[in-house]
Amino acid sequence: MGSTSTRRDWILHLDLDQFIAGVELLRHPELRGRPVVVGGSGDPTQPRTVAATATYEAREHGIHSGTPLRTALRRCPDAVFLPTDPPAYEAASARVMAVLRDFPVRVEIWGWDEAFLGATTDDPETLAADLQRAVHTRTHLDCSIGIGDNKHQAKLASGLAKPAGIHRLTSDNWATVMNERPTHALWGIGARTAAKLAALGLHTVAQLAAADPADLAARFGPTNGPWYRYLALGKGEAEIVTTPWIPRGHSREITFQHDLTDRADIDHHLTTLAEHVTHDATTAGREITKVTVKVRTTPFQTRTRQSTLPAPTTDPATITRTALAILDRHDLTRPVRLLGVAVDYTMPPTTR
DNA sequence: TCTGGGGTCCTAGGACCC
DNA sequence: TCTGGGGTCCTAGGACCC
Repeated sequence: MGSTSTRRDWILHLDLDQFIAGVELLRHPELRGRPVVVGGSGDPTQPRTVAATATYEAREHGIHSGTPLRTALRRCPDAVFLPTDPPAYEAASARVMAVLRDFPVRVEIWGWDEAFLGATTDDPETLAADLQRAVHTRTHLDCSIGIGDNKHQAKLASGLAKPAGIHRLTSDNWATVMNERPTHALWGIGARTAAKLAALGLHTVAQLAAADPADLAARFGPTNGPWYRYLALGKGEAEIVTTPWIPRGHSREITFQHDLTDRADIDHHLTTLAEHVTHDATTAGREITKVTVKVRTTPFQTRTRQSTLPAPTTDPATITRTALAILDRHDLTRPVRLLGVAVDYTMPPTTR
């Protein structure tokens, strides 16, 4: 078997199907088959709260991740609403990743429900099927697996494989599968960029692949422009990095159910956020180099102001004082809907 | 559809220095 | 004296992703 196949390197992308909903249905098996919406504290009457995810049954009612819970309730009064439980998702994710590490593959974790795998084999489909079976047996969660020559191809392939399937997208079938799809189908081209490309007459992947890199650079910048064409050609990063990701920064933000107008109130909430972020940084053993304060006012206008610190610090009083000083540079004449504090971390030398 | 929270990277313009 | 360039840092915002 496999006498005509070549043993070579592959990139696999594993994507857990409906991860959050899947974890919740394991805890609440009686809800299987019902429309379930997960988000916020699980109270669908709360304003300014959106769905983190929705089961397929809920999606049939037009409920998706990002749908306001109050809208979801209106569209499907029979839906079950559950609060989000990040520690539970963290734990389930760790169990899945442990399964992957038992295979002879290099594992690069991409968030709770995704991982890229580097494998050397003559039969990636069999490997993928073995992975799916092991994940299901040990965690009762389903996943889709994409097979490619690089991360971009593998990522798109796992999307094509859903639900619970396996799909191979390599340079051999790239043009056949992708050429007539819209540029938005590429990983890294969103609605805004797709619209700008369309304005240049570039609607499909094939059209983008044939575009002049210099024209793209002039329109989108020296890095992004040529990169878009690169994506359209099916190229991408193929290196699996197994060392843990080192975060560049950290942030906390809060949308208030009722707008803040009292300055003392605003100061108080900003102080709490700053203390929270500093505590997170200290827990992670990181130093802070820059502070950004984000303010969203009515009508949904978002502004940021930032300050680079004279020296890296972990001192809560310094961060709080800096955040309050930055807040002074914001226009606070309109009611405040959201406050956020973000910090940049010192990066250790020679990191990627 | 009255619009969350947490990330990453890129760009453009200005300041400042040589 | 009308006027160089390059390099780096900083800031604000845009875009994308899950």
